[in-house]
Order: sequence, then structure tokens, then C-alpha cells
Amino acid sequence: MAEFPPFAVTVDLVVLTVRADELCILLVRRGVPPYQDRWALPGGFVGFDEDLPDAAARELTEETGVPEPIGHLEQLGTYGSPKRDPRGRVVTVAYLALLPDLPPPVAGTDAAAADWLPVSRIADAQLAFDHDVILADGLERARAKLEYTPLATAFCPPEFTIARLRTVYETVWGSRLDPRNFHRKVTSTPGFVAAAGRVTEGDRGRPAQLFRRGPAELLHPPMLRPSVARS
Amino acid sequence: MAEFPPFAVTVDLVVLTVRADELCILLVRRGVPPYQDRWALPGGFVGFDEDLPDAAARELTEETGVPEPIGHLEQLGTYGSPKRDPRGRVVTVAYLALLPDLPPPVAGTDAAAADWLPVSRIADAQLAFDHDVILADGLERARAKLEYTPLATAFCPPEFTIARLRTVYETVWGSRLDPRNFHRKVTSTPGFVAAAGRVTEGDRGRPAQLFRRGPAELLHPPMLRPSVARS
DNA sequence: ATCTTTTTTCGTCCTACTGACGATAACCAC
DNA sequence: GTGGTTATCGTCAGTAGGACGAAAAAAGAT
Repeated sequence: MAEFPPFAVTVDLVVLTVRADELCILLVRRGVPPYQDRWALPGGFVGFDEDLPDAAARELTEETGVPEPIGHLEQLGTYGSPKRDPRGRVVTVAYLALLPDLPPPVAGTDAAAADWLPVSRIADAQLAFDHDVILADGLERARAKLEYTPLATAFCPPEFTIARLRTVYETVWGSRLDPRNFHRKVTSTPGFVAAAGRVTEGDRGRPAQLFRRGPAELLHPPMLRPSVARS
Repeated sequence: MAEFPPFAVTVDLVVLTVRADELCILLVRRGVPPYQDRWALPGGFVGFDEDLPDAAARELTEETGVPEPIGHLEQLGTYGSPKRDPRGRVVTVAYLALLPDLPPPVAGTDAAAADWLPVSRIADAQLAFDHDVILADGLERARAKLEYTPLATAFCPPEFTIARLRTVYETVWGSRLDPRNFHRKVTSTPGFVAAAGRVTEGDRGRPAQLFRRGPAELLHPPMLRPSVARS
């Protein structure tokens, strides 16, 4: 391997959570050029002896301050247009993280600030680099995966009610779901959720049963989003 | 961007086709170390001014000799373990290609040979580098995508019969499907296929209508593989 | 020419899933 | 208690899908 073009490799994170009935993303405000003072996805260079998932998990921990075996982390895609970074040839491996609601993040080393922003408030071409595209891909991935995996539970604390799970679906999909049909669907899909044996207390209305995530990796049959109107 | 670890970036291709009722993959026999004389995925270095999809399309054309606007090409995932290549730190972006049956490939520049191999004959740890893992991921992606996209048509010539499309599903999924229910399902799913207005001739049995791929990108409702037995 | 085989294509029955929505249960505030 | 709110259970009709019968349209055998 005598000659090869030298690339820089980074990881970038699309970190999503549901808070206050809004789908939010963790962004950092860049403190240095290029794109200084613009919002960007958290991320950084991959260490020379570091595996890609390790680098993503490290960045996630650094930005959220939370030890990472919480929520869900998966590779989203790789973006490597020659012009995407004015500093040189940078290929970035994007990861998608789904987390339960967390306390506000702390600003990192080279970031002026870090915060949760509602994705509904992020207009096109507002983010640094090609991060708009990466965010759009991450949102579409998350929306699609809620259909056929139990990943909506990654947005919830370890024990949650069916209603909480329903607000996750409603928030991510942006549409309302019938509470009675949703309840029937979730509890009748094998392995989706398992009863925790306890109930909520102190809220309004009838106390709700608490559930944990079940063992299923795939939902059969899948949840169907109402937006895909049928023929 | 003064200092950053220097990486090499490559693309590797999982190229699948259906020929003679078998799911086959395009492999090259390595002519140089490491892993000399082992089968490997076709691929190569990304040019310094080359975008990743362009590099993948270029490699695909080089290996198959076919101008590339045929079939389907999508990014599969990125593999970058520090130990995956003994020559140094190489991050590879894997692409998945689905093609109709093509003539045998020509051996490339640094490959001793290239050929279609049935995936059923590829045992574990037979391929160079981590290409076993990449192949496994590509197969799972292809199997899953046949469920909810019209991508099975990428394995077919421009005009095809429902029976041909059915053998694609049966070959990729490894299970038999009822011809009558399959016919009903395909023709009743909006946008999956469109009648070409012509029929086959010269075969055994009743002549079949020819179809082209329809405009749909997603199948609603999806095709369901029988392997996922229900509760 | 007629029969058999093969393959396509249409139709029927039955069950499972889903959307719309009524009804009841169990809490809180007053 | 009453009223408000939320959770949970049921009912009913429409639809999709698996199992399978049957007719249609060709090729080949006799």
C-alpha cells in the first residue's frame, strides 16, 4: 500500500429525543471556522486505533455526559463528497442515536454551546457542512424504523406507559393515533412490550400499567403510520 | 485541520444477481497479498477528488463491463475496524448492487479472476478481510428490501413476467411462494408493476403477460416473507 | 385431431388484522 | 357525592392474505 490519497475520517451524530411532545436533536454551536457560530451535529475525528462504533459511542458520551449503554446507537450512513469540508477531504460516518429525555447537555471542548433543538425549527441550509442532509436521512430512518422495530422504546425510560409510547409515535410521525387501537396493537404484538407489574401514581386519570421493552427485535405485524394513505 | 490521522478510504461492492434459480455474487480472486488467491469483494481506493457513489459506480462498471444505469446501487454500510486490513488503517464504504443476469465478468487489473458464485456455496471465513461480514449484511439488506420496495425488479430485465419476478423472490428468500397468491399480490399493489402490453412466446404453457417496473418506491402493503411465521 | 402436460390467470372461502368508535374502570379535584 | 380525565376492554365492518379450485392458452405426444 505504497500510495493512497490521505483522507480524514470523522463521526457525526444525529442524536434524537422526545421532550415536551417535540422531537428534538442535539446540536452544538461551532466555536471555530469554518461555519463558525452555526449549529452543527456533534462529532469529531476518529482515533487512529479506534473502531468506528467506539468513536461514535465516545462522542455520544462526551456530548451528553451520559454513560452510553442507554438508548440506541446505529450507523446511519457515510458522507464523503470532495467538497463537503473546505479544509480538505473529510469522510464522515454518521450515526443515529435515540435517547430518552435527558438533562441539558454541557458544552464540549471546541463547541461554544450545545443544546436540544426541536427539529421542526430547523430550516434548510441552517446547519454547517452537509449536516442538513444527514439530519434529514436520520429523521427518515427513525420514522421508518418505528414501523417495524420496537425502537420507540429507546425514547422512553426503562419503565413506561402505553400512553408514553404513543406520544413517541405521535411526535416522531407527526400524526395522532387512536389510543384504544394503539393499546391493542402494542400489547398484542408479541415481544414488543412486557408488563412490569407496577402502575403509575399521582397523575391525572386512571393509573396506567408500566411496561418494559420486550425481547422482539422486529415487529410482526409492523406498526403502520397513517400518513401512508392507502389506495 | 493541521493534524489528523491519515486513513485510506476504499469502496467495496456486494453485487448480487439471480441466475439459474440461484442467488449469485460477483467475486474476484485476489492476485496480490494480503489474502492472495482468496476470493474478495470487488472494490478499490476512492480517488482524492471522487465522490463515494461515483467511486462505487466506477468500480461496478470496471468489474462488470456494463454501463451502470442498470439495476440498483445503494450504500450498504461502512466498515473501519483498525485491524481489518494488515496494511494499515483502511476504512471501506460498502455498496450493494442488484443486477439482472449478465454475461460472465472479465478479470480486472489486479484481480487474477472474477466470477459469479452462488452465495449458498460461500462458507464462513472464506473471503478476504472482513468481507464475510459485509456479504452477510448485504444479503440481509437485500432480503429485507424485497419486502417493502419494488427492488426485486432490479434483478429482472426491463420486461419480465410475474413468474420471473416470483422466482426472484423465491431465490432470494429461499422459500416457495404460491403462484396464484403472488400474482394477485403483485398486480394489486399499486405502482409495483405496469403491464407492457406484450406477451411471451415460445415457452411452455400459456403465454404470460410482460410487465415493467411501476412508479412506486415503496410497497403498500409490503410483501411478507413466509419465513417470519406468525404467532 | 385429440389428449396430456404445463403454466398463467381468475375466483372463492376463511381467518387475521385494522380503523372507527362505544362503554366501562379507576383515579383526582372540588 | 359530582365531574373531569385517562386507561382499558369490546364490538363491528372492511380489507388483506393464505389455501386451494378451476378455467384458459399454449406445446408436445399419440
